[in-house]
Amino acid sequence: MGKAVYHDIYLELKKEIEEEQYAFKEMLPTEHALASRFHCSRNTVRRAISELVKVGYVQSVRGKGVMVIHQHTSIEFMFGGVESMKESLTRNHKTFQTKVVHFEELTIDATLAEKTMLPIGTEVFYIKRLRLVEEEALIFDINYFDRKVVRNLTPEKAAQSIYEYIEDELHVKIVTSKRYIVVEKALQDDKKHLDLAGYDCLAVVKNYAYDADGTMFEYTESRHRPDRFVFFDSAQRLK
Amino acid sequence: MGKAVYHDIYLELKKEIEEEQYAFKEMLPTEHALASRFHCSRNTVRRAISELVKVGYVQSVRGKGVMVIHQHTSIEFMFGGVESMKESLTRNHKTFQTKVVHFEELTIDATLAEKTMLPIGTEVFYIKRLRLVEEEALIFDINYFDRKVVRNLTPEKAAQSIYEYIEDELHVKIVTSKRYIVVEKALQDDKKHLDLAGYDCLAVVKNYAYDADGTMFEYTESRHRPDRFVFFDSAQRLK
DNA sequence: TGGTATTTGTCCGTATGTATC
DNA sequence: GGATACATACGGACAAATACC
Repeated sequence: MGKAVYHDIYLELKKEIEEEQYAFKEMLPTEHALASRFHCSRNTVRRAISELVKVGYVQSVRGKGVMVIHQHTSIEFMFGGVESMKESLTRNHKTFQTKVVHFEELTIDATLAEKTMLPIGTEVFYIKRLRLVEEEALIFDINYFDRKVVRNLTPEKAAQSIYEYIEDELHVKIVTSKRYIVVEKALQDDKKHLDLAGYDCLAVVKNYAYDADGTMFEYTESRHRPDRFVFFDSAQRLK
Repeated sequence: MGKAVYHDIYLELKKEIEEEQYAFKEMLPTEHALASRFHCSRNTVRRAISELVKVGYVQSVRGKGVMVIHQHTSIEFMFGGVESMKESLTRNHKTFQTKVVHFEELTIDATLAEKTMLPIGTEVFYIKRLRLVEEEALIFDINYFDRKVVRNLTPEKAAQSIYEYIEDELHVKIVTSKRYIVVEKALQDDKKHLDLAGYDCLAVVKNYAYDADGTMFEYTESRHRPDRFVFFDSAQRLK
């Protein structure tokens, strides 16, 4: 069991939906029934359900109930969603590898400041990494980490999950990250590392990460092979 | 005043942040203070704040407070975000126009069923529309509307907001929509209607809309000029 | 058509936990 | 340790939409 009751209930219901104990278009038990099943209050159940709504597993309608709208047939992995790439890949039993192709310390100048939104003069780790899925290079990652926040980073650590290093070893909490998805023309560097399959452009995810103090300490550009890029998102109409 | 108190408070705080009554990295008043200011419970304030978190305006840290992380300098418009295209454009005082270039009734066959996820045999309106911003064609929209749900649609209505027609006139509630963003090679049709500015591909947003009964009644493909496409998204790390 | 039960949505007040300062 | 501030959880009350008889 984790710390939060509502999160455990969320995970349990999510698992049951994925295992098709509840079919597509089937109603979940009423909130009251779930509350008594999990021995908790209705509010706690409601919170779990609202998490399920956010990830597009169910939708709730007042007076009717909560309906399952998850289709197991659909997508296997969705980069950029709530879960990290590693999580979504292990969930789908894909082998996964990271190759560090560049590792350097540099200082943000005017040009880089505009690109990364990091202040001029910031000392950063400048890292380029290739993300391989099933031996195939799918993503070309370019990171800029503030060295004041992410200290003692090494190429070896960069080959592992940098986020785990940041959170577990440095105890820096990544709170918010803002993402922009755009399409860009392929550069020499992209063509060198990725097989672009006849395309002349890439899907680029620009990620700005903030810590608990509100300081932006990371800018990452994930440059995706266009034919393999999928971003999934579920939205509810707010009334 | 709307119906929900928490939503009004959300809108008010959002407005105050946009007007820079709270600066970047500044703390909001405590939840307790906001509760007494708005004459409501702390729960209601918390709900408003959680809406602000979702749109990337603030981040809250236990023991510290709620910090504003919205930068007014940033993006002007973000298609595909929480707000509709019309909303984001009027917010930025852009002129906006829709041109219906194709309007037809047809029946979903095997090929279309795979593409649209609508069942074979479904009778739909098949519509192609051009979205012009400041006289410039930016998006090429291709819609498939289930005629059992969206009845009596006309080219004239299609030139207006179809969603307003669906919700206000037909009283069909769009509850959930699932979106996928991908990159695709440009087709003849795309080149005919959009100025692709030297690119050979587009950003494509595939939208599947569900009504209150859980029936998918719409599939829309929004084909964006790649050089003008931006999708924004804010995520919080769940602990 | 109408009335009643069901079910989700909103809001409140309180208590307790946990992280920060 | 103590004060402050957000996080979680409970239980209750009423509103609003839906379903059913």
